[in-house]
Amino acid sequence: MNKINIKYLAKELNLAISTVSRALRDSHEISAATKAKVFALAKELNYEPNPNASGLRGQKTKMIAVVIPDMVNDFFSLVISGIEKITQSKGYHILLYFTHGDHELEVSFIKTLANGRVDGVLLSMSSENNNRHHLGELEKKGIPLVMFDRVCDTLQHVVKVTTDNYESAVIATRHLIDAGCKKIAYLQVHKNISVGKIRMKGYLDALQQHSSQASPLVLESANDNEETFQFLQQMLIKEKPDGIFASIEKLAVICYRVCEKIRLKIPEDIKVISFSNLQTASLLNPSLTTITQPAFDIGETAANELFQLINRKDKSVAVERNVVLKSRLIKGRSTARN
Amino acid sequence: MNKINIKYLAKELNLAISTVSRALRDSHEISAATKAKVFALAKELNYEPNPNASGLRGQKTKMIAVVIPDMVNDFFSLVISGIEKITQSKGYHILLYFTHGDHELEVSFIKTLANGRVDGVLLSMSSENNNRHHLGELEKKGIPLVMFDRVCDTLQHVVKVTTDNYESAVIATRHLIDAGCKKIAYLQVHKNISVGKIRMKGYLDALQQHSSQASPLVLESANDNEETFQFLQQMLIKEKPDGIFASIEKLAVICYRVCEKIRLKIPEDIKVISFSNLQTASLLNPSLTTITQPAFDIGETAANELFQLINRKDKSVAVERNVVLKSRLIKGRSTARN
DNA sequence: CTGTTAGCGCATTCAC
DNA sequence: GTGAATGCGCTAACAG
Repeated sequence: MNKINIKYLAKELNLAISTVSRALRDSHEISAATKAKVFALAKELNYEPNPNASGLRGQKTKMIAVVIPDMVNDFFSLVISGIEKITQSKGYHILLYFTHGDHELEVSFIKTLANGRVDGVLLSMSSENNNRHHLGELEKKGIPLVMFDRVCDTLQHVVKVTTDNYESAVIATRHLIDAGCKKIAYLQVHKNISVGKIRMKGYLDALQQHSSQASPLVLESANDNEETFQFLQQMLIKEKPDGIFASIEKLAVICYRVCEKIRLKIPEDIKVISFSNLQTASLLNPSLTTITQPAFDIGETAANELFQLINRKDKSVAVERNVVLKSRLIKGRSTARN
Repeated sequence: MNKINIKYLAKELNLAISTVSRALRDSHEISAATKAKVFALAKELNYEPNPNASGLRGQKTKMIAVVIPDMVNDFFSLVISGIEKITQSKGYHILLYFTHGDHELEVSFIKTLANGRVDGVLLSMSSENNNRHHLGELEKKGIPLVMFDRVCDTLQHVVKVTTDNYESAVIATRHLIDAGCKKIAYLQVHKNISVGKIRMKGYLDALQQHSSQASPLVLESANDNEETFQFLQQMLIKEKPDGIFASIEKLAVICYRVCEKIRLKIPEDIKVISFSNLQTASLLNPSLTTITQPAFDIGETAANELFQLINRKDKSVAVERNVVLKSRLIKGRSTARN
């Protein structure tokens, strides 16, 4: 098993190493004939340049890191698909890291990445309002960073790609109000997620400004699906809302099941709208209206922003930019039974 | 912005480069005092070894590649989560590639990987019964390979991790037969996926051996969900099966919706069992029985197998092993309304 | 216990 | 147009 490197190619062709190197990079100072010979042999032997060597030499790795909390929901799967599309087209490689919501792990990843392992970093934070000192490390080393979805509000001089969580929550709530709902409940995830809070603020503000509803009605999901099911059932029976706004799709699915059990027809008896990335909920019931985040777009956009940073000439000037992508409201059918 | 490398550390501490290097690797031939000094400064300056340099030197990259078709279904998300757990614990990094079912892309990825970019490769094939010449390239370069889920049956001397698709399909079908179903339909994905074929074979064999059902009843899904919905509805009305075996979860969800529309109660009127990775279907209806693939386990197992190959001493002997993981049958509740 | 040296594979500068 | 030499940062063999 002989190692195929430019040295080997050079020896085979009776050329100097540097000549082979230049030929492979299609340098204009190499004759066409020589280039042809080199290319031919390289192809025949399946030569691939050693990435460590060229990385070490050129301070370029052709790799970017993607750091996300995890992959349990389809949102990040879609984001990564978008990232992959761009990365692939640029001839780059993706290094993938999961923080599992652990800030320490995030810090440790970023530190490791800060020494020339990658040309750039795409980050969705493990948790918000944390120490963000570690991100400065990247900047110090001149490694571009783009944050997406779970961004750090207080951090300046960084490119951020997010969605209009507040606005779309307002739109969703207004959608129910405009449809005639007088009592709208908001199904909230129990965790302390800022995205959820922002959405709830949209719900609250829309309610206050556009509805006569006396007070908001918020239900936090329990740890367990079955428990959430029970809570929701109690709430629906006791409070009798005529509109439901679910902050995530899973809650809409549970809600759907409760409605079925207690014989509430959607959308005749109660209207439901939900944030959603996958189409399970709407597949389940085409009458369900969804607010769909452009997850794939977020990935594409974030990756494109990162490559702009990687390729720009003057790295000394910090770039700050906020890209906000719009969610789409996909209306369900007007009757439950198609 | 001064570059922090061992050379810089050495100069600062008035030590030789090699001493610093050894100290950082905690070599036993360095005095405790020196080690302490080196560690202190390294930590202070946030020193991280340059991976290209150590990779080039030691022919180790601390990276593995994961090559999968895509991420659109949750199966591969779960697999990756399992891989990540192991990879993380070994201090390794994951390079992620999507083939999008394109065999040419798979070949191109593997070729690129074959030149020292990674220490090992985890592969789920883009499509089956294809040219597998490119995999020989990895072997030639001594880069270990572990295949999972979509493996190449005809390829010898390779470690493969799969699930018991045939057996679990038999079990699923028998489950319906034992529950008293006399006419069981199989919902098949329209694509030419071998996993789907294997499952159908399990259905057919179980039917033939254990049921008095005159002939099998197979429905292929259409391109479009709504179309599939219509087809399925027609089939249920016309054929009146009392059991449904769905090869993927999405089909079970659609089936569920059809049943609801034409007022068939699950499981009283019709029993449904489905392959599933996520819990959407069973969340939807706790009476649904599912065959759950151990997706996370597949990831863990495949990664563990790969690291065994990476770390073993004698790389000259080819290893062949087939690890088959068992799917779990999760019984739904006996009544639809809880 | 510590220092000197060579070389991993490649790209680039300088010679010719 | 081509060849020879240098160094990217690190590790390991060899000295002392």
